[in-house]
Amino acid sequence: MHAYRTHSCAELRESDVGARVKLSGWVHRKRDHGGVLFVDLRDHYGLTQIVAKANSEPLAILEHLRAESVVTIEGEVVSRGPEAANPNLPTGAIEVVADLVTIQSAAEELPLPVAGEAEYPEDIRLRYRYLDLRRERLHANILLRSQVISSIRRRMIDRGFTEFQTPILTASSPEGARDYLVPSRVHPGKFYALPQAPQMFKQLIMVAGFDRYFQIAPCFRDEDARADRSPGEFYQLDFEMSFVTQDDVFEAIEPVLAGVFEEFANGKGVTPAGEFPRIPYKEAMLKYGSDKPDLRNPILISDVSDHFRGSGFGLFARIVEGGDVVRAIPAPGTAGKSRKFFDDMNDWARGEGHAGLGYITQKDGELGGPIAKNHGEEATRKLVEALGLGPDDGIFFAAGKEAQAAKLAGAARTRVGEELGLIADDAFKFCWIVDFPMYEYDEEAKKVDFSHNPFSMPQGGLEALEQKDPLDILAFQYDIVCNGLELSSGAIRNHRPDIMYKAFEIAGYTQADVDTNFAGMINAFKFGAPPHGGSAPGIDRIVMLLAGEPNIREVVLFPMNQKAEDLMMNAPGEVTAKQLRELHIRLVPPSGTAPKDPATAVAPE
RNA sequence: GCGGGUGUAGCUCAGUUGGUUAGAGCGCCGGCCUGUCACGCCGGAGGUCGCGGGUUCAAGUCCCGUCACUCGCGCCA
Repeated sequence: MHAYRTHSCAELRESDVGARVKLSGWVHRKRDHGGVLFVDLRDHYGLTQIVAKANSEPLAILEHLRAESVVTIEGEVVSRGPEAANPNLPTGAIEVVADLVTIQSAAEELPLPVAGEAEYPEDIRLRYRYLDLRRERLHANILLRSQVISSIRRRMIDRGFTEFQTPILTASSPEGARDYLVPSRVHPGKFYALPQAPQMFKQLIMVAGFDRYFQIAPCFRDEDARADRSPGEFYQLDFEMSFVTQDDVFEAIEPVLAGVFEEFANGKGVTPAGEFPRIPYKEAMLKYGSDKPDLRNPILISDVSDHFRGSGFGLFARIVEGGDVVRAIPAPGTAGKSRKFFDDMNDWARGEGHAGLGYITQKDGELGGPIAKNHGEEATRKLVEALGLGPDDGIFFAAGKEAQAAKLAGAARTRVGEELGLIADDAFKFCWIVDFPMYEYDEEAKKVDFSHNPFSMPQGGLEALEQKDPLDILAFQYDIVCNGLELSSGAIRNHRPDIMYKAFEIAGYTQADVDTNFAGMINAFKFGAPPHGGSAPGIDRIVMLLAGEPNIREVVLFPMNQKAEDLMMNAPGEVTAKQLRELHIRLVPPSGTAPKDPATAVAPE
């Protein structure tokens, strides 16, 4: 007989009755009746009930064993009979009568219980991640993650993509997020950077003639965390294709995403491949107030600036006449809502740092609210009609500078949708956001800068760069969005050195700047580069959506906390003076702090 | 860097207007129990009320500061 087990804890059935078996696993729960004792034995696969009979040696051992201890049980499979069977367990028809118990590892008292579904503090969960991972929900999430990745790989390979690995130690890039740096021992004062994405490598793979590449790629960015953004590191389905237009990229990836979602959506609706709506950036900002709209939310924002020209509501009239905008957010079916509902929304907007959120109420067509009063009955009715609203629909207003008003309107749209329960959670709704602007005006630096990826091909090519107002130039740059979550951004790349130099020139960089900072890529483009493009959907976010988890930590095996610390492994940690010396590094502790470990005190170099 | 929320037993939480010895459930320890499956019953241990300062006759409760966790803003080509 095998040293540890003949079966898993999910395997035994009525048909195994009479068999002599060996099971190993964790003591999930224990029910001690004195004369008889039950143990739910758990492993990766499931639960099996173990019985220890009166006056037996197994009973004497198990009696004093704590939950989560690891044991090996040998015994006979017996039927529980109709009375004692547990229909909630796949193995519920049988139990194993233990006649031999070996303690493999006794558990101390637990900092967090494994059985049950209670919630626990985040830091304890992270410090004892291996215990948290034993729990059903997290265990299932991580398994789902593996299955999703496996499905993605299969689908990409089936569509003719080839998986390659790109370097982890690479060069720092002046663009983009903050880099994680790794000091070089061999080259004093020089550093590697961990890749923020394999961006340049995947483009070079296209130049190398490989045509269709993908990778489940680790990416590293030293930026602060969010609920949907891990600090430090995350994974992307990075892919790139040669000789393609934007449409070809969409056609290639939509079936992969739709397919994976359909496979794991548990019957929820998924936007079918080939039918992902394409929404221009400008339209998205107007109608949804966001470049990552949640299409499950039926509310659409409208620009109603013209309605307030010369209006009796002076505040909005002045805003519009000053060249700014007023946006309307319908609040359908709010006739029954109290004054407090509307005022709370206004308070919320002010709390978010906005001037406020005006509103008009309707009940059976009867108008209410200060804006309606001042704007005038007739003009307000016209507005309501223009928006196509019913007699019980209210309206919120976001007014001010266009970008700010759009942002507030978008946040209000989401909040109204949530408050009114308008967001159906039984669907995954995809869309593309397309036609991003190539450049934007950087108010702080007082100059034109890239608004997204500087390597994107401008729409209209060199001609557009030479002739158009930079702020009017669009790029072949696109995002894929699902349920309000940005899954990825991508682009048709700029593979022409002449267009590249010109594009950078507009953003204030010289040809020498480009040659220095992007040497590898710009040189490669001088020796025959195919037109190419791609994208990189975030794996963690895909799993998050499919697992229905609101926080990305719930789908990562060993996540860091919000401050980018690994509480289990104690990273980041201090290192020895010897290590620092080898790396030619001398620490300058922030003023007011003393190093905890004398080894990290200023290194004598 | 900034703003919001939370912090009371190992864990989940209650704790009134500031007022006697800070409670409950789970877990833990001891005892009882031969059919449970969130087993049950009896008993017990366990507290720097995050930390520091202040107001007060009196602070878990009020004020100030600070720390931890978290959500958001900034940031994220």
